[in-house]
Amino acid sequence: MARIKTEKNTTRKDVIVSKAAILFREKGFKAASMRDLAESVGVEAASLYNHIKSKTELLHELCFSVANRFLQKLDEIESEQIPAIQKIEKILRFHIVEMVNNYEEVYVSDREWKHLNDPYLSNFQNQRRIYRKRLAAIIEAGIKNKEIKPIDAATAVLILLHAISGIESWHRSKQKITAAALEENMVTILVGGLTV
Amino acid sequence: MARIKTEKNTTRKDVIVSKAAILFREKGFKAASMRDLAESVGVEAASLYNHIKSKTELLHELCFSVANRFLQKLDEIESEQIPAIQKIEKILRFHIVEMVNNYEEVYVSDREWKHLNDPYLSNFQNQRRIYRKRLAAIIEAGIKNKEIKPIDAATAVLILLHAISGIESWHRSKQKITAAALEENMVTILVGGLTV
DNA sequence: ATAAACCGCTAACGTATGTTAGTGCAAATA
DNA sequence: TATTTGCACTAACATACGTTAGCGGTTTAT
Repeated sequence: MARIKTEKNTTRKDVIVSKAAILFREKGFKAASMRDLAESVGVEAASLYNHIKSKTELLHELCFSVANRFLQKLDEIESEQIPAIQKIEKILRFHIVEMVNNYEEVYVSDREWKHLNDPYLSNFQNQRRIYRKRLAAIIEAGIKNKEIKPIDAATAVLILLHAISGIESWHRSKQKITAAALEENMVTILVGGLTV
Repeated sequence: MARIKTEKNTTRKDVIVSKAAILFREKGFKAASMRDLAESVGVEAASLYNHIKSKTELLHELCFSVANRFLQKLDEIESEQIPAIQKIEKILRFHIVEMVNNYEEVYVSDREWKHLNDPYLSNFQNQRRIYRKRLAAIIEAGIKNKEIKPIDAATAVLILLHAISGIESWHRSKQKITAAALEENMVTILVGGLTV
């Protein structure tokens, strides 16, 4: 009857959530079973329910913790007094670093949120829509200032965000360039593509 | 006992496959049940098996038909005698048009291939890897010719392909710009980002 | 030391799933 | 017209799933 091992400042629930992130990323939310998760935690499936309410709760936890991190960072960057294109670059770099360092969670939040249930689902979709609108607003400001090419801002946002999610492929690839090189390459192409 | 309605030159299986594409896109492969599919086709679940071998067969069908279209187009473009950057632009435009016009299939092929079984799975992964290598080779040729910025080719490929998959968001968005405008915006940003 | 909270276990539940068997009508073929 | 094939149906199956109930040991707090 071995307990779930925790490290300092992490609850048993935290352990479960982060194992869930790995599993949900590998197999997808629906295809990952609670029995799979239990095995990867080293416990019987039923035991998980001493720590969590449901499978979907794990998904909430993941999706909203990621979303909150991004929203907070956006607040911070928005309020800085720098050119729009520099704001975009900062946001881009933040996304890249998050995707590199917290791969599993960010990936799951990005790809598996469809399986949330209402009211979490609508909530999450709302946050996402607003986040994109705020990015688009920064880009539009940059266009007005002639820092950024006169393009459709929403399209630019879509390209930025999805390009970042491509870091998934980088994670999987055998001969990886370094994370720093990846970041510079992405900034070169994307910021370069936007700049007048 | 109403039969599945077919149009000229389409089998009943074709009807099922394309309804499956819609469903797999909406819910994901695992979450979409054969009973869901049956309902959307207008028939009982068991009846589907008069036309298909299994649920996974539907996924094969979708993934490989899309993959084949892309490979064929790449063959065609590779053999043209034009600058590398123009090849990349042509490929990019083809991807965009495919994503706009055959949204459901392309999306499913892109996001749900993980649920293929071997040997189809390894096969598909191989094709994908090779496809990317060929794109990277074009980009590297362009870098040698000083048409394209000296960046990591694999990273550029990853950005291109994932940016395109962002068209998903365009499909869902309420106030869409036209498909043509979308295409021009994407080419502006991405080709612009690559070009010296 | 004693009580309380924690937590992992076994067993089992109800439900949803992919799929098969077998029946009989309707369409295509001869 | 007679026969074969195509195809949708009902019924059912085995399995996998998320989750609950309840037991008993272990850790923590008093």
